[in-house]
Amino acid sequence: MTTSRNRELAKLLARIADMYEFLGGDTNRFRALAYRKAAQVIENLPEDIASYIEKHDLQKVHGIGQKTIEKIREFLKTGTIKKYEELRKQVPEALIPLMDVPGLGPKTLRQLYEAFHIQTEDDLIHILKSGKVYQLKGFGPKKVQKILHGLELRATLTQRMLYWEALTLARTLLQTLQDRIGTLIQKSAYAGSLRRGKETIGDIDLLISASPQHHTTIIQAFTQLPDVKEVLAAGETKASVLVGDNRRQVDLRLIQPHQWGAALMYFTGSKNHNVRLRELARAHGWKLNEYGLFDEASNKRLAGTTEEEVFAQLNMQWIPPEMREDQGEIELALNHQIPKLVSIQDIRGDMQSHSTWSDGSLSILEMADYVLKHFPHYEYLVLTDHSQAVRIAGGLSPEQFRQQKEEIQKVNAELGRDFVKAGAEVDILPNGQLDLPNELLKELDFVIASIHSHFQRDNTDRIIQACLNPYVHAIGHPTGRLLGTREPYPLNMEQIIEVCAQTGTALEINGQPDRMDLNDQYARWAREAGVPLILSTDAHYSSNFHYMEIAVVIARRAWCTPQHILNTRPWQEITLWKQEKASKTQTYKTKRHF
DNA sequence: GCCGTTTTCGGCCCGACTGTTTTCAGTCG
Repeated sequence: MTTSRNRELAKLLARIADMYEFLGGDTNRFRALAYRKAAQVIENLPEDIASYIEKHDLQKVHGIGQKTIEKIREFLKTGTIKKYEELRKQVPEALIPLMDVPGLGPKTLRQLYEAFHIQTEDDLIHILKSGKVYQLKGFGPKKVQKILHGLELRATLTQRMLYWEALTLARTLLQTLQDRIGTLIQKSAYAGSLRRGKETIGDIDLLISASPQHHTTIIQAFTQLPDVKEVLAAGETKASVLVGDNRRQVDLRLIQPHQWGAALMYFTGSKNHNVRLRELARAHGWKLNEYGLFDEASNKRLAGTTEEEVFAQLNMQWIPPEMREDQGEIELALNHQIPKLVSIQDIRGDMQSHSTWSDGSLSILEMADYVLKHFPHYEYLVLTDHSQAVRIAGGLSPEQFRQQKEEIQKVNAELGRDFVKAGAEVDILPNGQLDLPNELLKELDFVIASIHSHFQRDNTDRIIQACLNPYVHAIGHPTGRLLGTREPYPLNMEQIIEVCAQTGTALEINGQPDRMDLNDQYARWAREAGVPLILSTDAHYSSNFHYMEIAVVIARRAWCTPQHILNTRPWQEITLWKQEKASKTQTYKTKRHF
């Protein structure tokens, strides 16, 4: 992936920040802040860092200055940064990762280093257990225990959750609280990176508004929830617990009803987005915190009850949480140009699903019944069983696809409407050929082409060949990644998006929790290039149809409106679109002499 | 190190919790 270099650079800059923080002092503290901000910005850039340097696009980016640009140049040329190498000589390197240990920060680490010359994690544990640390100012038994415990926790705490795991956990916890003490709760919500829809979530932030007299009771109820394994902190307005066998961290923050909007904004972030908002507030002589927007001089409260109110006071439109990443949304909101993002209500049908004909668990009728019951506004369901090459999934031969079409017609007759569409997820073979003949493909209602083998090699050409088929309507799970288990196969996504735009081929946003493929960044590129997107669940079980929520969140993070998404259209329009796609592909092939 | 609708110098977002203190420093988000 093109962004791996961005990650490497971001890591290096973050390390520099760590080292400056360790060295301490006011100047270094702010240097550390600056480096950390630059690292975050670079990690979230949609394109490879080198292309920004070439185009001189970095000057405009908030948080990156001239000095950092020079250091990036140096990194691109030599693979490292001199400043980093210098700092490494002043700071014992093994100590730096220890700053991630909960309860252990740069100041404490520095204190221990100066007093006992510790060099490694083992030195640290030894000193903490020896009792010598109590000579130092600020060290008592509880603090020592806390750090030792933090060292144990570190391994499990660094694991991140998939979006879907976090979402279901957050909803369960909120529902349980609602059931137990609902009468005390005025409003509740999840905030943080979960509300922004990031693909992995570090910890879950919950927010509850209630009258202050109930706060203690609510904190108690929260720390006593059934799955709570450990209480990390519990005060009057906030508490932090570890939940479930995976010991996921969940933070709860209690606020008063009139603070709801300001608090929700504050805890939704992102951090960089919030900092920008507070800077805007300051420019007006105001102060923005989790309690509201205030006039600095008079302390008069200007807004805070709802998010809309706070944004309005700042002369901005309300910004959807999925956009709050400081990637241009603040400027859009100031100019009142925030797009109306796609929502699940705009979706007229699921574009990829599997039945018992291949590797799904439900019959076609069962699928249709479930979907119509839970998504009554859907107008169609595209059935896309695997093709023969995918043996392990029981892929169908052309003959079997024809038989399946007959069953679909029976089911539709029973439903009294043309609800189920006969599609296929046709395998793209290693040589780029498709696993089904064109005679069959052109009879089908919708054709998704996907790769299910040879993940190691560069698959750009394979996908491009599939796009050149007039009867292929979309590319399924385009990068093939499985979060936490499989890297995306090597691809030139820029080139693929270009060919998709030229041939009119759509790209899928697959909503399976461990796929989320395309991801938000690629989906954004596709949208910008005018490539249509389809949102689908790739359902193999009835519960999977709800993954549409995931696909929608990715599309929203890519700033997509309904018009960017093919399956927000009625089927009749999709039929017309398919004809367009076929002729566009023919034109492109003629032009390029394929 | 970054940044500018008070600034090219002098600020830099803000508050809760904990453990140690007896008014505060460090950590965290």
